[in-house]
Amino acid sequence: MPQAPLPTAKRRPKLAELISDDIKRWIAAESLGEGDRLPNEKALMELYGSAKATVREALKILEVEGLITLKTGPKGGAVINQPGMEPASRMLRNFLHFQQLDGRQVYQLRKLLEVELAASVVGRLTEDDYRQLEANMTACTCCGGEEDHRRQRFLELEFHQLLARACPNPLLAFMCQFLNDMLRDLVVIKKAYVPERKQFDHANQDYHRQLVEAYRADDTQRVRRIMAEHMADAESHMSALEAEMAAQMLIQSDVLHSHHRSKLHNFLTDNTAV
Amino acid sequence: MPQAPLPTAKRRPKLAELISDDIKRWIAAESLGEGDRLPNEKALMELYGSAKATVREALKILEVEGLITLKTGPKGGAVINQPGMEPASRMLRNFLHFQQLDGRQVYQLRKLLEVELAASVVGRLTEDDYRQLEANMTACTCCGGEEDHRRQRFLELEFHQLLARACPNPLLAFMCQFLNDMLRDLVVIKKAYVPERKQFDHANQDYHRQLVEAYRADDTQRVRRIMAEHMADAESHMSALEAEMAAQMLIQSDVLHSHHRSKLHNFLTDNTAV
DNA sequence: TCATTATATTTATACTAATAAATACAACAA
DNA sequence: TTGTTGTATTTATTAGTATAAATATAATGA
Repeated sequence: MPQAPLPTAKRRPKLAELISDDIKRWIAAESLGEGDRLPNEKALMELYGSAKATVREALKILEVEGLITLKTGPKGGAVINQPGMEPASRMLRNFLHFQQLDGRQVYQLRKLLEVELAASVVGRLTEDDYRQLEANMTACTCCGGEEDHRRQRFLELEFHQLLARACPNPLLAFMCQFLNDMLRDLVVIKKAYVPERKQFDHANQDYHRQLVEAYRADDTQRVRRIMAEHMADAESHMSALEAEMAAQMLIQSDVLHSHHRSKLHNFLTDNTAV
Repeated sequence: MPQAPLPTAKRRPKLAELISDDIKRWIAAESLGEGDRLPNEKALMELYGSAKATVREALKILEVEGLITLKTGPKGGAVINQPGMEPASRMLRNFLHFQQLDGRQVYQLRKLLEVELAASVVGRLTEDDYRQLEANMTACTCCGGEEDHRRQRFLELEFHQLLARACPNPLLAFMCQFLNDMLRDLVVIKKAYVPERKQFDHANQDYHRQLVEAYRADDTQRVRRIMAEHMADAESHMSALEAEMAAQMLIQSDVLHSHHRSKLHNFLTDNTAV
């Protein structure tokens, strides 16, 4: 048999990985968090008997994973940083970049999760939350202007992000925020300008208004029903960005620079003979 | 005002990050995948006019993100690797390690997602899938032995993983598999030995059997109903591992070595004067 | 001819050393 | 007190060298 090199083959773990795992184990064992500091690079070099570059690679791993941030100067160094969702979100996007994913599939989840999330925040909204929601809605109604449909869509998604932040279940909150982020970036890429856009915007605003009312009444059933309708309605307006997700998934926040062609690209296309 | 150093402050992006972003942009633009190779380190050094260590750090970022794998030897180098779920899963665990998360919250999602997933694979199971499901079930009934409750639990979760692999929605599949992985690792840590364990195992086996029947009949409604009952039942047996999730979230697969104390720990506790 | 072994080449991996950049903190001057 | 400047500390980056791993290819043996 050709002995297929299956990817699960346990390749020799690199030194830097061992070190980063060791540090992780330390963080877990001591249950450290937010602000606690690691020894500086020199100390780590001596401790692990490794060279600077190796220690740096280990720290780089932890930095990419969002567990530490590295700063220069006195009081700098590696400080433990309880990671936000960005690293997880980024990796999930990397993963999805290579899968085929369309709007229908996103809404298959959104229809379930946004409803559950909406219900889970009933009775948990502070006056400040209400203030922010109201502010968002007035901003929505205001900018019903000419070409600002994009901004409109941003605000509509921000409404849902506000709810997600109040969700007591961190996993549910993560998933909903991830879906919202994905939709937000899709709007940037393909400007979803459907003709009956105005009508859609108006419907969204109405749903949001009804939701806040239901929240104020602490009526979980009504919240569920309205959010379910809202999502079903939104899905029906998704036709614009049906396909072509997962295309620009890798470069997320880099919308401003996405017109830059990579050096690699320029290099490899100039020298036609590769 | 004290000018709080908010974490969103755009710190000067490090050179290595710029390079890795550039490479990402290249991958996205050329829509490369699986097996395509990057130039070797020396070429990248020249291209970006940077030192070896810097290029290495950039490659390290991409490696941690699962986008490339580095190999030595001829035909080695950096090859593009369409990432599986492991990196995303790992980051999500890092994130959750610092949140408080309990079994109830996990099942809040599982009750929704497993049902949706179960329904989504109706009519998509191949004969080979059925074979694997049957094999799993017989393995379950067989090892109802003495102390192998853990293995029993593993197999029960593996049943759900098999379904997830057949799911056409990659996002839904990811989320369910993530939840299963988390539950699996929890079993390893806290051996969930409840007294009426045997009864629970038997109930699970019965649900699985009924599910396969419903799948063979292509009866989506029945699949939904059975899976919903299955999840509700499983949740009611979750009391054993109520709390104490998110504790050992960082070191995932390292169960075998978790008794090792980190070098850092030994170092810092020996020298009492830190 | 075929399989096995040795060798050479390519490549990442790891180490050493030194300079540059950034920042906190203290010392100083107005 | 306030603002500036210097200095020490720490990472960031560069440069070069050496080692180890993996593979293709040539050499060897049956």
